[in-house]
Amino acid sequence: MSKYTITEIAKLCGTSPATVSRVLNNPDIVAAPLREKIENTMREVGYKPNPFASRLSSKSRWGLALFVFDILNPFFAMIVRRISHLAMEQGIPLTVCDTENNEEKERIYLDYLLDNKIGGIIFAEGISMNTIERARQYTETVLIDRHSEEGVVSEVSSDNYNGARQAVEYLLQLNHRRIGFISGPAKWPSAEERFRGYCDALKAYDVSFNQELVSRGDLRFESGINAMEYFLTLSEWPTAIFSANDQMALGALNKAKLLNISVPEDISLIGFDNIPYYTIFNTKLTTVEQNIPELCQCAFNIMMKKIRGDNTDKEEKRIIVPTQLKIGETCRKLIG
Amino acid sequence: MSKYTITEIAKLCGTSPATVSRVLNNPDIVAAPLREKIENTMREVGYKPNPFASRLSSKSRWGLALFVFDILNPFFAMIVRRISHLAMEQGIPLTVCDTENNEEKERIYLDYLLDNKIGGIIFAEGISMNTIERARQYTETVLIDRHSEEGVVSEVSSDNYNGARQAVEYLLQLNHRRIGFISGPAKWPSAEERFRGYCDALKAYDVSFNQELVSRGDLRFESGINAMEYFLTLSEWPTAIFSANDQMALGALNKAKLLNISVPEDISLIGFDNIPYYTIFNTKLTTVEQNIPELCQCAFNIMMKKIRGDNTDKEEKRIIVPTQLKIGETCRKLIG
DNA sequence: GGTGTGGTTGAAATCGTTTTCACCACAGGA
DNA sequence: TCCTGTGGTGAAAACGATTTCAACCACACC
Repeated sequence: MSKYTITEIAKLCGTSPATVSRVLNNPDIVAAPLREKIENTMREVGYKPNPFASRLSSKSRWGLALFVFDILNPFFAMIVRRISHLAMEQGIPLTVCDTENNEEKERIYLDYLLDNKIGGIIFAEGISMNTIERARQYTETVLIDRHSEEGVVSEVSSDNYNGARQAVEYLLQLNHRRIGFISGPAKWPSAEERFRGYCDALKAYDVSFNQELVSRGDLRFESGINAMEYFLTLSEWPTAIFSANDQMALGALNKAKLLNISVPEDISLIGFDNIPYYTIFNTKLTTVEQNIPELCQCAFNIMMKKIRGDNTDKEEKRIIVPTQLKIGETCRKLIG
Repeated sequence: MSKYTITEIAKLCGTSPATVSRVLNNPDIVAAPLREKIENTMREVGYKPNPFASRLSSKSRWGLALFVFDILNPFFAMIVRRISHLAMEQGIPLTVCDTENNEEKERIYLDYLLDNKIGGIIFAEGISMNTIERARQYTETVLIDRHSEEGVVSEVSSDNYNGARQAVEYLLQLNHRRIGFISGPAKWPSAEERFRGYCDALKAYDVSFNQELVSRGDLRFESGINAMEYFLTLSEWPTAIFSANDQMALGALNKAKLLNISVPEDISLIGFDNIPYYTIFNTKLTTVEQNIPELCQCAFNIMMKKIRGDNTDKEEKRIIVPTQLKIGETCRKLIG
C-alpha cells in the first residue's frame, strides 16, 4: 500500500517527476547514475505507481480478459486456473468471462471490456467468431484451441490431428478394426481435426471408413451415453471407441458399466483431454493428454508480446502444442 | 467507446462539469429539470464516465475479487459464474482467485489485490481464516457459506442445519432407521452444521446416534467411494445414506452400481447441493438443493451496500438462505 | 427594507501520472 | 569562432473526473 507519489520520489532524489516517470517507462533514456539512484529509492520506500493515474494520462489499454463458454466444464476451469495464475504473477488484473454458451452474453461482456479499454482478450474454444472478430478490431487477441479462418488471429492449440491419429493408430495396433468415433460439434474446428485424425489413421491401415461407426456428440457427458447406446444397437458392435473428449468417453464408460458390458474386455475406449478431475472414476481412462499448462503459457506469452509491442512481426501466427497418449486401463489387445 | 467527457456534456447542456458530476454521483442534489436534461444528453450521446479519472480523483477503492479454493469443483465454478455475472451487470471488474487450496497462493493473491486497492472481496467456503482476517482490515469482505468466529464478518450461507435435518427426517419418514452419514472435513463449519442436522433429526425420532454409521469424507468423489466401501463392511448395512455433498453421494452411488447393489432398492441415498452438472448420471439423485443464485445475489447485495457505505449498521451480519429437498430416484420407502 | 436561510450552481484546485517542449551543455564540423 | 546536433533534464500542460468553496437566487421573516 504505497503512500508515495512520483513527485515525492523525485524530491527525495533531487530530480523532477518527469525523470522518475522516465525511469518507470523508458529507463534507457536516463543517465545510468541518476537512474540507479531513483531505482534504489523506489525500492527502499516500496514505491508502487498508481495504476489509475497512469492509465488516465497514458491512454494506453490495460488488463486482460479470458472468455470461456462453460466454466463448469473442467477443461475450461483448468484453463481459467492457469491463466489467472499467470496473470497474477505478472500483476495484471484478469477478468474471467463465462459466456454460458450464449452469444448475447458474449456481446455484453465484450462491450463492457472495450468500454474499459481492456488490454487484451484470450478466447478459449467455443466462443463465436462474431465476437472474436469484433474484439480483434479494438484490442489484442489470442485464441486457445480455437481456429480463425485465415490465421489473422494468433492462436495456440493442441495437436488435435496427430493426437487423434495416434490414439486411433494405437487401437489399430491392438488389432482393432471396427473402431467407433464419438465426434464433437460440427462447427468446432478442434473437434473436426480430431475427426480427420481418426479418418487418416484408418486410411493408413487400409480400414475403410464406415459412417455408421460415427456418432455426433456435443462434448457433454450425456452425448457419450447416447453414443454408447447407439453403438450397441448396431448388429455388429465396434470393438473399440475413440471419443473426441473425456467427458463423452466417461459417459460411454458409465453406460457400458451399467449394462454390464466390460471395458476393455468387450469394448476398448479412448478419450481426449486427460482432465485430472476425471480420475474420479475408478477405471483409469486411456486418453490423449492435452498439455493445458503449456497451452496456457504459450497463449499468455504471445499476449504479453503483443501488449508490449515486441512485434517481430515474423512471429508464428499459430503454435501447436503436442499431445501425449496416456495409457490407462480401458484398451485391450485383440487376439485376432 | 465513449469519446465524450464530462466537460463536453456540460457544454452541451449549458452547465458546468461539476453539476454533471453531481448527476453521476449524487443525483438528488441537483434540481429535477436540469438533472433530467443532463441525464438525457448523456443517454443520447452514449456517455460513459472514464473509470480511471474517477478513481484517481475520488480516492475510493474499486473492483471486486472472489476467492474460491477449487474452481474445478462445480459448486464453486457455479459461484464464480453467478458472481461474475452480477459484477459485470454492475460494470464492476471482478478478479477471480482460485487458490487451489494453498495458503501461500491466498497470500500472494491478497497482497496483490490490496496493493491495487481492491474495493471488496467475497470469500467462498474453504479459504483460511488467516487470509480473511487480514483482508478484513483493509477492505470490505463478505463470506459465502463460510462462518467466521464471532460474526465479525458479514456472511451468507445456506441453511445447512435445517437442510440436513429435513433430508434425514425425510428418510426417517420413509421408515429408515439405520441411516449412514458421509461427513465433510472437520474444520468446515458448513459441514459441521449438516452433521448437527443429521444428529438432531435422529434424536427427534428417538433413533440413537451410532458412531459406526458415520464416515468422514473430504467432499470429493473418492471419499464417497471409500465411504460406501466402508458401509458395506458393516455386518448390518445401513438402509439409507445421507451424504454431506453431491460429489460424495455420487461416488457412493457409483460404487454401489459397480457392485450391483441397487439404489434405492438396497440402499437409499440423499446428497446435498444439487449441482446441475451432476445430472450427468442417469439416476437422478435425491438431494438438498442449495440456492446458489440466491446465495450469490445476497452476498453481492451486501457487498454493494458496504461499498456504497449504506451502513444501516443494524444490517443482519448473517443471512441464511433456505434449502429445498429435491426428490429424485434414489430413495424408497421401507415397508417395515 | 434588511437579514437570514436553504437549495442550486459554477470556478477552480486536486488526484498522480505521462508527455511535449524548451533548455542546457557539450561535442564535432565548417 | 560560430553553428549545429545530441543526450539528458525540468517545467508545465494535459488526462477526466471529484470536491471544496463561494456565489447566487429566491423566499420568508422580522
